[in-house]
Amino acid sequence: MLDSVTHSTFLPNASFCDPLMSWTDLFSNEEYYPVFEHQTDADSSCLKTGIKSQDCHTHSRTSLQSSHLWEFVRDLLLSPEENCGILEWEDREQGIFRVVKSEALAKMWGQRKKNDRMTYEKLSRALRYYYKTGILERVDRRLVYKFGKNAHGWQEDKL
DNA sequence: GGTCAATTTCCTGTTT
DNA sequence: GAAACAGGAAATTGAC
Repeated sequence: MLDSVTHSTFLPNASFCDPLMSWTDLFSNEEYYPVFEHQTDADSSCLKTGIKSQDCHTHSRTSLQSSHLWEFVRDLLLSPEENCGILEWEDREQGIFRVVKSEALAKMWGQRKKNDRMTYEKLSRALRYYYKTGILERVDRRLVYKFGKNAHGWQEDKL
């Protein structure tokens, strides 16, 4: 079932969605971050993903390696090529997004944290804690979340 | 070693 | 009935 995480059904982009490479491998593999090693390359990478260089640098080598869950989610949303359809914007301007593949997201986060016992239930509990801190806001729809006033770096015009 | 923040884990109950 | 949500409580983990 969770094969979808590592197999081609939702991994259309071969470069980031290699079915033979786990997400842990992917995230720890230097070859997948060469563009972040140098500023110019970082800039060109950021242009490709619509991320301005300054913010991109704050995310240098943190794209999908962010220490915090909400940053991980944000970076996933900002990187369609790594996203593989797990998350999608519902309303980009308002920061509303939807979890399309909850199990895949949990698996991805679990591999990121080297925790193969991660589930969407646990991940969503962590997301709910963000309501208290204003990083996320409640949306009364299933699998839909919204970035709050204390979340940063997700807005297109403020990147 | 202590403290703290950020989860993680487990749980019960509710809603869709 | 399954999946997801809500939130309390305690445990764990990593950074400082």
